[in-house]
Amino acid sequence: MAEGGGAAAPGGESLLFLTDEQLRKGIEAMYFAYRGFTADPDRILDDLEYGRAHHRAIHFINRAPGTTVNNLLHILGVTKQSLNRVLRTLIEDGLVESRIGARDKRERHLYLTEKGEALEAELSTAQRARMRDAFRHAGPEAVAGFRTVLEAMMDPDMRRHFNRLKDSGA
Amino acid sequence: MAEGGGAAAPGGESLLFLTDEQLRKGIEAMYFAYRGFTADPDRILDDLEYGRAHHRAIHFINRAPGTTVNNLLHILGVTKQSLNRVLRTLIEDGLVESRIGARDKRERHLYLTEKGEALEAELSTAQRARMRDAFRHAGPEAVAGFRTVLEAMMDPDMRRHFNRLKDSGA
DNA sequence: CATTTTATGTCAGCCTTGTTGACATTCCAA
DNA sequence: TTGGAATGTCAACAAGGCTGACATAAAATG
Repeated sequence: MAEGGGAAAPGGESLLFLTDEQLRKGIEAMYFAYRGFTADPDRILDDLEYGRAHHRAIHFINRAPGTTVNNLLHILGVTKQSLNRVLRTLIEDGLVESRIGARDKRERHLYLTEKGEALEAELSTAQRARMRDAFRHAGPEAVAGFRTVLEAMMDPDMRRHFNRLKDSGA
Repeated sequence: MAEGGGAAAPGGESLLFLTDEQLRKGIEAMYFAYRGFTADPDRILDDLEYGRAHHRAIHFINRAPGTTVNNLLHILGVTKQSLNRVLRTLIEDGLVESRIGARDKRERHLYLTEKGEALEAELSTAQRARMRDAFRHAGPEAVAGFRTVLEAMMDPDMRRHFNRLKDSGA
């Protein structure tokens, strides 16, 4: 609609695939793929008494051990009350340890316990298995494109967080 | 962990990018990108009294006008009670019309009204704008890879629905 | 024709996970 | 010492999932 139907505009390799129809398919692909993306961990979490919110907390604590509550708040984009409810149960159940900051004693630094790491590994293994199959199926070039498009789709703040995690990990 | 660290195994172009670290980055990319993906429609929906569930219903009714409740149920993967709550408000508000089936009078066929189409267009325009920017930024080859990986990530049932919509649209 | 199955709607109640608002505590910093 | 930042907690609420039970109409099947 906004683009018109034009394709072979001179000098524009970039117009060919941007019809509304192509974009709609991209939108639907995101929707259906995300469902698959979360399906395996969700099944595991259902058996325990945890939800997706617990998974997210566990994931990012594992990726950035010692992160503060405030930092996690920004990464997850939820309210402290919402996160606190999740963290409380994880701490009570002995999956997460909350250590008072050494320099700034107001801060709480979060770590996974062995039990927490065990659950993280279980969830992560399931989710990585699907990602690995998809990556294998699609091939290296497709994977590079996948990553490029996803990164371009993020809000700038989230891209910042994403790249921080990227650097620390590699 | 499951893969080992090996890279240049002979004959395997497919092992190079499948380290756990690469897979974790793929997982995080999906998470952060999906947040961006839903952010713009969510902002619009907040102002009205609708949520993401309404958006999904509107989207797929628009894509497959005349679809039955049952079909929508399968596509969205929710219970009829959950969908019904959403559909009821959309029908009451005059965004969706429910017509009794001609051949099978038990079925309800769903259509967007003009008002419904207007909201669909507003939501879709916002979401497509982000998708378009991301696609432009990434380039055609990246977009192809994006689509390939996402399709490989879907559950088979969802891939079926995805491809049906694809065919009918093109 | 009688019965069963299917498609849909609806009521009630529960859970997770998000929200806002209010308030307490701790402690760094000016 | 006072202000503000980081954190925690209580309460109330809403969206949107879920299950179970039940009603109705119509199709399908015996």
